Amino acid sequence: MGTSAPPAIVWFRDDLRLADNPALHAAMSSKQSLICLYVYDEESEGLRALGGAAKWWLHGALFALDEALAKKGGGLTILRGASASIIEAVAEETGASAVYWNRRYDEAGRVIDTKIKASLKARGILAESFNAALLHEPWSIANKAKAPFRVFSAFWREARGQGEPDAPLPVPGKLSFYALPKMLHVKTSALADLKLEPEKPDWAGGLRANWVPSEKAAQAALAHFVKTELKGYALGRDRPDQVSTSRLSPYLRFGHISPRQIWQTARNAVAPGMSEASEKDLEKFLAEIGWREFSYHLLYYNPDLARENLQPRFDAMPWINDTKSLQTWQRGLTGYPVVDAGMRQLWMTGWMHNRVRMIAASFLSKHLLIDWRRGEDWFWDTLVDADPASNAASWQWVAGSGADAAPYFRIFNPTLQGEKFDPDGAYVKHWVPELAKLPASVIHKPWKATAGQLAGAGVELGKTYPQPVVDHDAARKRALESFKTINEK
DNA sequence: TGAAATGTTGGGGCG
DNA sequence: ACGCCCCAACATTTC
Repeated sequence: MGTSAPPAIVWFRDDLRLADNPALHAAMSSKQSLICLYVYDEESEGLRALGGAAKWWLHGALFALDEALAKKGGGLTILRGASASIIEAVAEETGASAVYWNRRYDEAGRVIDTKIKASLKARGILAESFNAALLHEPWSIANKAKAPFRVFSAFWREARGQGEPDAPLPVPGKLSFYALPKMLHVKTSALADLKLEPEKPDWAGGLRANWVPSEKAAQAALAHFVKTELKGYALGRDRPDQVSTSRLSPYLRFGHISPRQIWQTARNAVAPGMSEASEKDLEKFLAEIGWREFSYHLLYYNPDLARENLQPRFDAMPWINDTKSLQTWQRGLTGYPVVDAGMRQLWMTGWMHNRVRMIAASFLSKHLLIDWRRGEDWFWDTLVDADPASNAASWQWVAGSGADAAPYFRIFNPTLQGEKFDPDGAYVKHWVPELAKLPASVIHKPWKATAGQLAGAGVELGKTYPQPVVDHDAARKRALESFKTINEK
C-alpha cells in the first residue's frame, strides 16, 4: 500500500531470488515499503547483449520472480531502457529515499552502477550495493605481493584460508510493497513486451523440457544433488553418460541460488552421519564453486576477458577460422561422436556436460584451429548458463591463452576421451541417434568400424553420419606447429 | 582437468 | 642352458 513514508527501491539484476538476497534484506530492514524493479537494458554502452538461450531463461526467471513477489503481496516492475535514466527517474517520481542492489562484476555494469550511485547520492538518496553473487569479492583475495592471483590452486588456497564464508540470509518473511502510481511517467513493460522468447522458429522446446527457471527449482536441484549425487561426485562428475553433476550453473548465473547457500547445504550434507559422500567428493564440488570464484577474480582484473588473450603471445596465433568447419562444429557434424553429441546436447537443451565442454572446446581451438572467441560466442548464444566470467575464463583455459591455462600441447584425443568417460557410448547414442546401433567398441570411432558393423547399424559414413572433418593425427600435428610459431622467442 | 613418443624391463618362444 | 629376439607392460620424456 502506498503510504506517505518514502519507499525503497530494490533493483534486481543477476540475483533473481528472495532468499539470501542482501539488497532485498537491507531494504526490508529499513522498514520502508518496497519497489521491486528489473531493468532490461539494451541501451547502455558496453553491456554485452544476452544470448538467445539466456534470454529464454530470463523470461522464465522474471515470470517466476514476479510470481514469488506476488505471493508476498507485491510484484516485479519491469522497465526497459538505459539503467541510469530509469533508476533515477523512478526514484524521482516515487520519492524513494533509498536504492539497493547487488553488485555485478563486468566492467560496463560496474561503470554504470558507479555513476548511478554517485548521481543518487548527489540527490540525497541512499544508494547501497551488496555482494550476493560470490563467496569472496574479487578484490579481497590477493597474493603476498598484494597482486591478483593468476593460478587457480594458489587462489583457492588463499580463499579457503580466509575461513568459512558467511552463512546465507534467511528467506524473508513479510514484505510490504509500495503501490506504484498509475501515472508513473517512466513506462513499464509487460514481460511479453521484452520479446525474450523465440517465436519463429520456436527453438526453445528442448529448453522448456529440461529446465524450470525459478528459485524454487534451484533449491530443489540443490537438495536433489546433495542427497543423491554428491556421493561419488569426485569421479562421477566426469561421466556425461550419467546424471552426476549438480546442473546448478544456470541457477547460479541468474542468481536463483547463491554460492553461500550451495556451500552451506553441501557442507551440512557431509556432516558426520548425514551422507555417505566423502570429504573428497565435497572438496571436489566446492572446488567447482572455486573455479567460478576464480573466473570472477580474473574478469574483475581483466575486463576484456572474453575478447583479449590473457597471454599476449596468442595474439599472433595463426587461427584458420574456416566458416565451413565452424559450422560442422556448431551443428554437431564433425564426425567425432563425442564432440557432436556435446554440441547437439547444447543446441537441444541449452546446456552441455562440463567434461564434454572441454573436449568440444579443445576440438574447436586445436583440431580446427578456430579462434576460441568464435567458440565463446557460440556458447554465449546457446548456453542457458552463459556467464561473463566462467564462459570466457574456461575458453581461455582450454585454448591455452589463459593465465593458468592448460599447456597448449595438451590436446584432447576425442576418441580416447569418449572411450574413457562414455565407455558404453550411452551419451553418444542418446545425442547422436544415427549411431545408436553401432557396437560400443567402435561408437567413438565409426571410421574404424568394419563394413559389416556399419551396415548392421544402418550407418553409411558420409551419408547418414559424416566422415571426420579432420584427421586427428594430422590436426594434432598442425596445432603443435601453429603453436610453435608463437612460442619462439 | 593429456597424449604420443621414447625408454626400460622382464617373460617367453625359439634356435 | 644360453643368447637372442619380440613385445607387452610399465615408466619417463616430450610435445
